[in-house]
Order: sequence, then structure tokens, then C-alpha cells
Amino acid sequence: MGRPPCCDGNGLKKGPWTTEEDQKLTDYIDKQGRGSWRQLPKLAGLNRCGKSCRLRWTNYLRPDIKRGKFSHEEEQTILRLHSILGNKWAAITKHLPGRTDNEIKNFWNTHLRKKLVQMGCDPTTHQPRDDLLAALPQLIALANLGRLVDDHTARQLQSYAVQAAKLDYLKSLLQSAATIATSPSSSGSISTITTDLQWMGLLSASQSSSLSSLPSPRTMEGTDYQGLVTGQLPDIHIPGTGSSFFQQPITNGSIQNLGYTANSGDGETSFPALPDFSISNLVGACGTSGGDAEGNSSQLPIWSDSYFDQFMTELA
DNA sequence: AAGAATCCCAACCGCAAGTTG
DNA sequence: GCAACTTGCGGTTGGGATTCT
Repeated sequence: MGRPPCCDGNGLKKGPWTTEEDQKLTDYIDKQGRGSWRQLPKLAGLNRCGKSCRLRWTNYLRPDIKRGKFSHEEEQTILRLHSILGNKWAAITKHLPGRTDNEIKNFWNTHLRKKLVQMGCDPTTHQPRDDLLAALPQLIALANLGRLVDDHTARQLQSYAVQAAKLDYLKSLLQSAATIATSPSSSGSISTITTDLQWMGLLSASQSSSLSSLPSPRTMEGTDYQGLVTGQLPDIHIPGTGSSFFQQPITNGSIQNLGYTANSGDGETSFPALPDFSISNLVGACGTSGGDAEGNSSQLPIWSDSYFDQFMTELA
């Protein structure tokens, strides 16, 4: 059964608030303070339920509410906090003075969620979509078996597979790092990860030390997420090339230590250059959209729908 | 120009936790 | 300890505004 809705059957008004109602509510709270929301409508002369008054006040009339578009910084903060807290809008709101949970929730549902999806990330986990990675070996096997594609396309597929393997491997390294970071007993193991990355030529010594200073589990346990919110992992770039790891061209030879073999045969392949893809993008939340507030993002189209579409088009 | 489709956000609903008597 | 009441939270919806065809 449960308690009946507070506005039902009382002849109380619902729906959009008029300016007179807003004025009555504001005047009353200015003079008397908030007090009991239950009693407030009667005392303020409003034909509304207390709940409706509370929502109107907290989401719209409160004097300290910041109006207008979300700044790029606010957007970044929401993305990072959401990757940590999930849909805990009230908790996220505490880090954005002047914004309401309703406003942040709406902004997430109408903008940021779509943005993550477009970036090829799962909006719940903020991780790159595994389904696309998982499908690649089958696609490649299909292409090789059926001889449905020409050599050029086959090489492209192999190249994609290597890229996928790299991403997969890097992801596993990062997951290891994350596990270590949250396990107080394994503090020494982070060096193994950084050594591995260095061995792959992905991390300079200075970047290694930066990686080693990831937020400690103790910081995570407390209420202060600031270290993580503002923290930035180092970008991974190929030394001396000016390009990132995932832009590294696939050339002659094979890469077997990654679990895939890619023989590109006659030199450099011509698959579409993958965009800049840094470790900070991957960890910070597939989570951290680059680009500007207008949505001119510069990040992570890797495995995005359009990228996958292009891939499938070429396969076809 | 007009109708359809989509976007956006204020407001609602129901549940759960906290408080009070 | 318990029931009634209050408040806060997160998910969802309705409808106006905007964009597309």
C-alpha cells in the first residue's frame, strides 16, 4: 500500500510555478527561514505540498544558485567525480558550489552521457567498450578464412588487431596499477608496471615517477577526492617521434608478445591514423573529455561508432 | 511554412534514511 | 522498539523550445 503521494486528493496545485507563487515562497523564507516544509505552504499561503515547495526552493529559487552553462572545468569535474561516485548526484553536487543535483543530473543525461558514448566509452564504467575489442579477432578470422577481402584490407585488419592488442594490453597494465593502488599491501608492485611500460618504450623516467605518485588508497577512503579529481596521469608518447603510442605506425615484422601476429608484408600500411590516445585519456575517464565546452572534442574516437562504422564499411 | 522529430529541463514520483514522540 | 512523520535522493516524465525535413 504505502503512503499516498503528498499532493494527491488534496486539491493542491501541481505543475509549473507562477511568478506569484515564487514570490510568496521567497518572501516567506526570507522572513521566516525554512522551518518545516510540511507547514510552510499553509503559512506562506501556497496551495502546494511541502515537497513541491522544497524542490522549487532548492532547485530554482535559492539565492546561491549559479545559472547558465556549465564551464569546461565543471564538466571535467562532473566526469571525474561520476567515474568515482557513479550516479551519486548529491555527492557530486558538493564539489560544484551553486549547482543543484537536479541540474547536474540533467546535464549528465542530456550532454555528458552522450559524449561518453560517442567517445566509445561505457557511460556507466567510463571504460572503453570491450565489445568492439572482443569482436576484432572474429572479424579478422572471418576475413582471412573467407578471402573476402583484398590484401590491402587484410593488412588493415591486422593493423587494427595490433592496435586492439596494444589497447588491451595497456588496459590490463592499468588495471593492475589500479589494483595495486587500492591495495595497501602491494605498494612495491607499481614499479613492475612502470618498468613494463618503460620496457615497451612508452614511459620516460620522469613519467614513471609521476605514475608512481598516484593517489594513495588512504586518500580514496576519505571524503577528499581532490587528489584524484585534479590528478593527471602522464601521457604516453613514443620517445623521439612526437606521436602517441597508439599512433605508432605498424611496419614490417610481427608483434608476437602481445598475443597477436601481424605481418604487414610490403611495408607501411595505410590504415587511417588513430587519433592521439593518451594514458590520461584512458584512465581519466575515457572519463575525461578533451576538447572544449562546445563539444569540439579531440579525444578517443578510437572505437567510437563512427570509427567502427568506417571499419565495417571498409570490410564490406 | 508547417509538421515531425529531437532536445532540454523543471517538476513529479516513489523509495529510503533519519528524526521524533 | 516502533510507528508516524520529515527530508533527501535518484529515476522518470511532460511539455515547451528548437531543429530538421
